[in-house]
Amino acid sequence: MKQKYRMITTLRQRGHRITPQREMIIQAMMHQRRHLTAEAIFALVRDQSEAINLATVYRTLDFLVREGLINRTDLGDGSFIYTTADHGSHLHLVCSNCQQITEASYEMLASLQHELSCQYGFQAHLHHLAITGLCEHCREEQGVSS
Amino acid sequence: MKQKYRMITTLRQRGHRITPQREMIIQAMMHQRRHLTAEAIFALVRDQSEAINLATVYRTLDFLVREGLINRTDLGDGSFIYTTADHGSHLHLVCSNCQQITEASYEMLASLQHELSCQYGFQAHLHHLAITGLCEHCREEQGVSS
DNA sequence: GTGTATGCAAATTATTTGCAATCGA
DNA sequence: TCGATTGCAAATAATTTGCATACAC
Repeated sequence: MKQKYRMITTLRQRGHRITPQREMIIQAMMHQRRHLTAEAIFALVRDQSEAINLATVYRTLDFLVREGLINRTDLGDGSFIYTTADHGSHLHLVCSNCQQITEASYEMLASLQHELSCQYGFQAHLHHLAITGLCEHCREEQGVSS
Repeated sequence: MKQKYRMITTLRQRGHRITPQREMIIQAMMHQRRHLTAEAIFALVRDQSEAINLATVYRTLDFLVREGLINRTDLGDGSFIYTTADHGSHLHLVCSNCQQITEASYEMLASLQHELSCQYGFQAHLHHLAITGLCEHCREEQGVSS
């Protein structure tokens, strides 16, 4: 319940204000340490206090992304998830059938990143890329083919 | 101007109706052979005829995707582009600075796809993946660091 | 003729914004 | 104190839907 999160100290050091709303949002994110949608974060915080507004959640998430403390990842269908930046880089595998998200090692992208840089001069931002497909479970269940 | 597109024949064979609207949308897509947004397709068609409605464009694009004749790719910011399926699979490199889209060879993804399948049992759908980053031009212009 | 496809306008969903009130440093 | 931050409600943006009409086959 105290300010045991470095993220809060960091923000304070940078001269930003720590409001109860920001504190609750950060707390919810750090506690879950997962891929959360804005709506999910709102629900989590709402759960512990009425003093929160969805607009504030969006503004705060946007703010934290700008501060580089959290990441925003496009899930591939136009929706987004947020993850704590210190959570490390991950490759999100989104199942188009059951919507479940698996986290794969970021290392898988190393060679791709290198190739894109060499062949196209393109500096890919892959910190939190999401790839759509069929997870192991649904793959077995759905089709035998492929 | 009155070209015969295989796509139209295919649809007819499958028992679907060919309306002037569908014809115009298909024509616009085949003629451009590019990554187009729904809005862009609407503008192109609107340009040659008033007899088109944005809702129809969305419905038709959705229909063509379901029929497997075109692809829809998430650009990474919640917006989408459509490409003709016979255009082949491509890796879209979206510059977060200048918004320009470069198409990279699909082969770059082969090993990634293989690895994901082996290590996670995940069958990735990468036909039209989009990756965000900095293009060669903006990379040079923007920062020396990288 | 029959049922699919379209137009139009209203609904939806997710997110953003204006502005007055509030509150942290 | 005083400007950064919030709440609220209204504004957006992109896409979808209901329903009556139009038209492809």
